[in-house]
Amino acid sequence: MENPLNDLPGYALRRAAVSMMADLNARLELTGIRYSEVAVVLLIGANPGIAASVVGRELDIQRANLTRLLGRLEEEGLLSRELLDGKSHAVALTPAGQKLHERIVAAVDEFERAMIERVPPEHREHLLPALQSLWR
Amino acid sequence: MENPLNDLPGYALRRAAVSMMADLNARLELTGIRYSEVAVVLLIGANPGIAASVVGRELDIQRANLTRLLGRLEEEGLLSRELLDGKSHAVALTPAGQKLHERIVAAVDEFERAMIERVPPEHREHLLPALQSLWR
DNA sequence: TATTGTTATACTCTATAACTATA
DNA sequence: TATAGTTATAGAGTATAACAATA
Repeated sequence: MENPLNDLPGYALRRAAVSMMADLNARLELTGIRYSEVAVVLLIGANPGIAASVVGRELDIQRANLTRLLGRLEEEGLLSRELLDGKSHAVALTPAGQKLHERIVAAVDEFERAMIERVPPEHREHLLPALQSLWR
Repeated sequence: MENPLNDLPGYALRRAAVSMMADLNARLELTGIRYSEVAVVLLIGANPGIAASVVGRELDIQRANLTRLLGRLEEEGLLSRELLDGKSHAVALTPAGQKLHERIVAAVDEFERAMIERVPPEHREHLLPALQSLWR
């Protein structure tokens, strides 16, 4: 069978992302959060009191979507929001959120290690800079 | 600001995929098809008469989703389905589908070239094998 | 008994529009 | 006037379950 997709980096990129995000979701299943929320939790965990608007800009998450995402985390008691100046909100992890943060960091570490171990050694150091050049 | 996502290949993979698929969709806008359909059109274009079930297996598309996708292409007059043996269907591009196929090939070629050109030269040859190792 | 195809459905992720309120 | 946040909505992509029919 002819497969014209075989040597297309763009197709490989999509397949790799779908596969790896499914892997990450499986690893996160016990934490109750999804891969789309991981970046937010990690960024807030590392920057307590960061403005929600800054989180959105840093991670390129639309305001409307970030509002819902933060609302879910707050409902679950993982996150607190405080008014900064009547308009902006400072966000931080609650104690429960910090405990979850630890488990997420561990799961992400394992995920990242497993992912990079799938890559043949001679290509490993090239993966991160190559990927970052595609969106940064 | 601390950004713990900065050196995570998994995060970079997701951001790169989202960004590149948006780029591809923009390039495909005039063709009326979406990036998720490109692989199907390319595979069928290269293998006229291929069984639908083989397309699904080759591209890892669920039967239920492939049925709808092929139905859309057929409705638009781009694709024909013929019974192979009372159970399987042979799929092929119609003349209109073949004309679209040409335009898609051109758009994908441009997309792939633009994508690889974003990658610093010293990393380029590593990208495809690295990505393929993540899902193949 | 395994495979193919179909229908219906649900969930995640992302995007857009419209609105309020504050800097 | 630009920014921050909210609500509602829509669409794309993917996944699952149940079913009928055929190999």
